[in-house]
Amino acid sequence: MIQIKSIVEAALEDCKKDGTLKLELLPEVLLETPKQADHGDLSTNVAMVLAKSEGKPPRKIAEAIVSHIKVPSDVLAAVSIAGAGFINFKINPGFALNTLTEIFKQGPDFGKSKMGGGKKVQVEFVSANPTGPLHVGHGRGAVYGDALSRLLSAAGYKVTKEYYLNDAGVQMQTLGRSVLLRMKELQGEKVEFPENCYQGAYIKDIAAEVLAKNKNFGSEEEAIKFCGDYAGAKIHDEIVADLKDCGVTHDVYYYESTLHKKNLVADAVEFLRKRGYVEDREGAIWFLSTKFGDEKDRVLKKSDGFYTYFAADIAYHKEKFDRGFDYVIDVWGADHAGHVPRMKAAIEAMGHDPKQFDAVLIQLVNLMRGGELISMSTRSAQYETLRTLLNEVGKDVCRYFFLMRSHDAQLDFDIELAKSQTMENPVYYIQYAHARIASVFAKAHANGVSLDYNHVDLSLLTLPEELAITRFLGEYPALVEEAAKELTPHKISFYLLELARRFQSYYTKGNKEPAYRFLTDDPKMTLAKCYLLKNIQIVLKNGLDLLGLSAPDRMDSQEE
RNA sequence: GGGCCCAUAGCUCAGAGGAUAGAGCUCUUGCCUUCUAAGCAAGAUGUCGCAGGUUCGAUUCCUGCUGGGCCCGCCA
Repeated sequence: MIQIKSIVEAALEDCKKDGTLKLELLPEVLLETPKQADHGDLSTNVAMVLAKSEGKPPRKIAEAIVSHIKVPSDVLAAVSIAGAGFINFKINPGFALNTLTEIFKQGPDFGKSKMGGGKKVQVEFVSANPTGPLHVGHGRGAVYGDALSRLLSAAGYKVTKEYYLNDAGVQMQTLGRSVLLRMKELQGEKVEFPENCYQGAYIKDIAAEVLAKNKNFGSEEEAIKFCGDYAGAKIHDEIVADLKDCGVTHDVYYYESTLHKKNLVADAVEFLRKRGYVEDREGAIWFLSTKFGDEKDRVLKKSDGFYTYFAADIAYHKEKFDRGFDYVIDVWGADHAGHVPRMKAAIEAMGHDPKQFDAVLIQLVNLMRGGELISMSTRSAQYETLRTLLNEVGKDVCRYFFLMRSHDAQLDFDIELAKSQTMENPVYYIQYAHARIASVFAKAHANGVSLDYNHVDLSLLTLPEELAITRFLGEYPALVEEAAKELTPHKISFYLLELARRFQSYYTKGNKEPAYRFLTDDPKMTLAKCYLLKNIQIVLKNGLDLLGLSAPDRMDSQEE
């Protein structure tokens, strides 16, 4: 791929030198794999891009370029001009097959790149308040953030996964009060349970636990504080456990209370004031976010003397950059969309390049069962917890479903489909491909075939599917870079599905056509076929790893 | 009312400034003495929401409209 690109670039240089083309500035040569296989292995549209600046028809330009390319060569088998001015390349099979050597050599590192140049990236995700269990929406954000982190690491960034823990302020008090009230209820007291208190059944369980401790509180305030702290810690532990069962972990838990203790919130406000973006008005302190395109200014410190959540968040983001991150990504639920402009404004006001910050919005999840929407009302809270979902469908399925859609499209998560073992549930299909390959190796081993990949004759791989799959494998590293750049891990899901599909089709042909069987009477042929399989397996495994999915060597039937 | 996201096959969704717009499900028909049938092959379906604009070329980019979702507090 890179070789082809430089061949075209060299041809362009030559055109310029001998005056065939003006080429005031050299265009970027973009290569793509044509959808139509008979168009060639690779194609470029440079000639069409140049049509305007050169003032010549695209086909004429294409002819000029092609006349400066040497064919056939080690790399190229043929070059042709087609359509409006596409230049199509046929790659020498022998050259294309070198991809396999490359994949095999790199193994688990195949697909990794240095694109990120070791830049420090922080991905902040989940950051759910410790006031109740995670729901499926959190789950989607969690799995997305985790997969994105893996993706960025693979692309050469140094990634820190962080969870911002909102352990200060009103809500912890509300949590404490909720628990205390339930305790009183359990002691037979008749209490009015306010609507703004946490309604979930888990509050009652915690209340019972606290009661069992037989604590004596000096004051109601002290009781609320204790209950809030106790419940917060307990709920947070459960959140961490839920995440872990989802394969999601964080490197850093950052506590909001730390910001207050270190006076960082006040510092951040003063920092902004010094830069001229803060004003005192109506007894409150305001951030002039409208200077950066926000629709209105935002309060940092309320007239009651307390800082807003936003002020703390600014302090937190200041802290992120102070800690030396080059690039900060926040993964938020779509309901926080309105917060993006003000956060961007704050980042800019603090003197950072807005390009160093991205807020990714995760659209909501509709939980379904057999085509029926499960109501998201608070009453049915237990149906929408991540925990129940995990218990019902398992980690891999759960992760894959969250990662098989673009994050900015709403997701229908049908539990019945997720439990099925058909193509409606592609995670099994992909894992099956990996397992099938393992199974072939096991069979080879049982037959006493030794697979020494040091001396493989690649020229034995001549079937069209073998060349096509090899080419497809070769696209994987560019895909990883693209997905990392675009923050779109779902592209990996689609790639894996396509790879699995190509493999399954190739595999099944062996049922009918001996030429397609892997384990043959000819040891050299067997070795070459298995080498290809090994490489397919490596890429499947690497991709599954990126998504945090297991790559099993066998599929254990889940039939009852 | 304003902002953000979405609109592509009957359903769930990919795709992308370029060649004949894809996949799965569904429906029909075949394929297990062979390396796992959680599989494969073949066949069907499209006004890429509507209207303009930019472009050699738009389903893709821009504007407006329509429909659906989310948001719009000195809450967190």
